[in-house]
Amino acid sequence: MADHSTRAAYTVDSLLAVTVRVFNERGYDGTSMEDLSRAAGISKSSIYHHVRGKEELLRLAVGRALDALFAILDEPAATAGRPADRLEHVVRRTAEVLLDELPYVTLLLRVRGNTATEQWALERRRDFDHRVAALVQDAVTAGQLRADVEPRLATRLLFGTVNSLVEWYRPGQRGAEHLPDAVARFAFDGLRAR
Amino acid sequence: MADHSTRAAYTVDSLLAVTVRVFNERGYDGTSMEDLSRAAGISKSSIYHHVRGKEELLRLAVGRALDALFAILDEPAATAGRPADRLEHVVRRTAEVLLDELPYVTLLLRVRGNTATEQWALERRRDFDHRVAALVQDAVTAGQLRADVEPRLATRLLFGTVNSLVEWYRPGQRGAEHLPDAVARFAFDGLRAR
DNA sequence: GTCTATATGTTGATAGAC
DNA sequence: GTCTATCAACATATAGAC
Repeated sequence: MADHSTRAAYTVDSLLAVTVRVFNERGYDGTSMEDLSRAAGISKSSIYHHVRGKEELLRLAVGRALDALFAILDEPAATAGRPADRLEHVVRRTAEVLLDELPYVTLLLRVRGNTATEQWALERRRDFDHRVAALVQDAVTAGQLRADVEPRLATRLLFGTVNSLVEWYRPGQRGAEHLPDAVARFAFDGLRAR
Repeated sequence: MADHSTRAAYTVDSLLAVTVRVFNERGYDGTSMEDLSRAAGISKSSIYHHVRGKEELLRLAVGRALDALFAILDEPAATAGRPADRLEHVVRRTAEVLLDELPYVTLLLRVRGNTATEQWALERRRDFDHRVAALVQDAVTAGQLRADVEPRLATRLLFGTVNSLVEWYRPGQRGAEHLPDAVARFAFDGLRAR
């Protein structure tokens, strides 16, 4: 073996996993390179061997989340069928991806726009939202969603509901496999008893 | 007149209004006292004349949001009547308060927990959530909400939906007066056409 | 109530050895 | 691939004049 210690050397990916955890705990701006070095167990300058700086770590993390979300829109069930069914598929899958890639999506949803990287992330998020809004519009036009629903508002409330999972879900929590279904039922059928 | 310039002197409240706007634009950690001084048009040390420091500005801002939210729970319509009606009232009023006190509530919802002040804010938020969760439980027990709804999950999705308004609503936006109603319909009746 | 000047600590990033 | 040592810039906060 060629390694000089007991712990395997970091790769960009394994360093990213540690980084994203700390970013989510303390916030991106509230996290110093010193915080990251302590959490990773290596020195600050060692981090700079893997990445150009703090902002690159953010870019890699939110890029991973965005790629996973956009992939949903290309799935067969999102591109063919009744508009309402396609929309419901996207909502369920968005919730699933959010849970699968929880720390990365959490970080994405907290990005504010201070730096160029953050603005790029916000732009891609808006693009994703617009593509879902078009799906909502189609479903309303087809008479499959309530007629009094304003498509843009409905899209925003949908994402508000789905995205709020990052506020409280913690990995391994009981009943995770039923969450995407519960979210879809909430959004499409509501809480009220009939 | 006793003032020495054209602009009225700052009070804690008027300084807070400027501060909260900047905190929401750049994030609390991303905002420096220099940023605040530039936005307020006075020097850094003048800010310290009004408050002890940056963290006190945060405490005053989120305290205002929390007081407004807790006041809802004491309103007559929240303390008497059918559980489902009381819950629906709280949801509508939470949306209203959120829109009325938008910058303060926005800041509250973004608090992470790095400092003692932030932990205090998170604790009061949890307390508010628990009191609403009890209302949801009552409504489920009374058979007024779907039986397959887990009360804690329902509460979280409710707040996720309402709180998401801060992500996109901007003051003066068209149709604001219908928003609390639209949110309540979404949450209780869902999007699907019947 | 506001200012200029400054103290004191922390930050992101680099140099260069091993 | 990791380290120690260091830097310039920027942070929060204070002192003291007007």
